[in-house]
Amino acid sequence: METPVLGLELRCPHLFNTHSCCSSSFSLPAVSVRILTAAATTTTAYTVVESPATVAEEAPRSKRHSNSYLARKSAISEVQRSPDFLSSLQRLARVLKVQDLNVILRDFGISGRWQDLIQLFDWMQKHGKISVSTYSSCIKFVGAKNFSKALEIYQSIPDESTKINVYICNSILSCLVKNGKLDSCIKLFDQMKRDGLKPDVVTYNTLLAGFIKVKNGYPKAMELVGELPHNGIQMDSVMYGTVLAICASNGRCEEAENFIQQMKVEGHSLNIYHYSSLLNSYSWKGDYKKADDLMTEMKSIRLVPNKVMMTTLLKVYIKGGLFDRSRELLSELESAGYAENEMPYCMLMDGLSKAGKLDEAKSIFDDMKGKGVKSDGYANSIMISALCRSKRFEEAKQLSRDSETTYENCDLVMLNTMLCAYCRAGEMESVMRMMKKMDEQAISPDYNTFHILIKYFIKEKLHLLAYQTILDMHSKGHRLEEELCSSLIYHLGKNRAQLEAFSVYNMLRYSKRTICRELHEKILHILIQGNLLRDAYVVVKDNAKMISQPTLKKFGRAFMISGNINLVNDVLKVLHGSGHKIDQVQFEIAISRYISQPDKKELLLQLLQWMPGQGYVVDSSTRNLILKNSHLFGRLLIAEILSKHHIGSRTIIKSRSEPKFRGKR
DNA sequence: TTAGGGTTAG
Repeated sequence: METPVLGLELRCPHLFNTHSCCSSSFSLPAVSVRILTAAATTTTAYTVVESPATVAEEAPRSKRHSNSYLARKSAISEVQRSPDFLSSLQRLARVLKVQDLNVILRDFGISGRWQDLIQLFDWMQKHGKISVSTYSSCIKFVGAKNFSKALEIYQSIPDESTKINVYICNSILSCLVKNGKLDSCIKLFDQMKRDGLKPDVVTYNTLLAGFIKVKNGYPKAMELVGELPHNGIQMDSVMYGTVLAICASNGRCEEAENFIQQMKVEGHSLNIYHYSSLLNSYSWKGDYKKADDLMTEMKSIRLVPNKVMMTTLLKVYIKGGLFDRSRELLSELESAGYAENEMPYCMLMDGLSKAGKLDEAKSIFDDMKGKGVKSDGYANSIMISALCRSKRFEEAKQLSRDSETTYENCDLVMLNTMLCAYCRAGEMESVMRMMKKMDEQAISPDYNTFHILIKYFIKEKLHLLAYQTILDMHSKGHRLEEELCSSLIYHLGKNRAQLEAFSVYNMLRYSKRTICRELHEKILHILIQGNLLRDAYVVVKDNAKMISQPTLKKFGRAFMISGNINLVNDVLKVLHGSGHKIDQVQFEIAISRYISQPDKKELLLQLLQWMPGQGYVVDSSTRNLILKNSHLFGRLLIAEILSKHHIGSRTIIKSRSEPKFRGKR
């Protein structure tokens, strides 16, 4: 399945292969644990409602420490703490109510006990101790790691009315959005509506949140906002926050301003989220003037800018090219304790280097390193890219080497950056080392990796390797870029790898609606040169109108000389049909070939019969040739057909010489 | 009683 490249394998394991990685066990990589822990901390507000502590608070109101309450409370903590919770569960089954089990379930979710969570859920299902909250919580926690398992749980709900419960639906829709499955999410939402779901403000907000990071998400989000009145839903402060974020991430600052205005009219008060998004919408054009006004307004209502806000302001200043103020603001972030990681430094370095101020970027980089700021290696990546952009490949290569030793575990972007540096510096050995590293760490190459490698292989004149890599890239479903393909097609053609060139052409042609017209012409020359005339015919047939007359002529002649004789008439018809004027030489060659192969008699007769109707006649030398061989084809028939050519030629001469009389008759 | 919102480098 894998295509070997450079003797190594570019492993591309399953992008979404959730079956193999998580269906049986929930062993989590460190990153996921961090994400889940972070997610869990935000949910404590909801979970306290059912936590034992709350039970303790609520219980005294009705009955002070009733026996049953105390029994349930201790049963909950016993199950939570038990090394073999299932057996404790069995023992305490009679004491625990469904809501107690839900408390335990959420506790497992928060503390990352995935295996236990699933086992508990199965147990609850088996014993019929299950409620809407069980499904909702379970889907939320399971979905954070494994959306297909969450979907499975949702699909397994036996009761149709539970399946359209708004809490459960919100939970599963949210899990799809968080997993970047927006399309599936919208489809499921539509299905739920057909099944009878009455979406609420949370449902809509969940879907809208999916459009924040989506390219061109704005119009689609607005479509959804348009649905709100039909469902009797009014936008609340949270939804305004989401919509503003969508505006900001799509560079729609005017629309964001309008929404802010609408909020004010409706009497909503603005919070830090609303201001943050509006500020972010100004970062697109680096509109620092508006950003400064906004900061003033915000402070006037006693909202204190937080880390996010100040970082976003830094982004506005950088985009606006205000580098001195950016440096000042970075110092402010430092003293506020908001620059403890590399991110703001990275932003400034990147901005400076893209503005051609590489040395200033480098000084920020050195400064950051000197201060011992926590870094995951992104800052190094930015510097490497910046050095490459300025064609300082030796320095880029050196920094890549340093990065390799400093950061053992690199992510794909860092690996790509280093790979690019080594490729540009022409370090074949290091290129191979990077690929090996990717392979060992089971990091799948992405579009950029393939692109970098193919460009490099072309540069190093390893054209067949470049070809293999583009095949690999295509088979992994990556989009092919026309310019890269075109360059490879050219080089393959030049090196007499015409079939490979044609294969690249076809991959591009069938994965894109339109390709530039010169490419058809280019591949046609290559195919003609390789005498791959049948393939050339396919290209002409599909794209004749985009190919120049001289190239069509070249193709026609080549085909008449050595193309498949059975296709000669078809080729002539296609050429004529495209508006190309077939010259006498082509007819002469075709006819001589037919004469040399009398078993193709029918084809010759067909051609001769076709010609006069299209305004073609044989010239005198060809005519003589035919007459000389007419015994092979039937003298009478030939004489009859040629007489039509004779009339045809007179008509043609007449029409050429007397056009002015034609209209007057 | 369960669900929803902001910024970020390559």
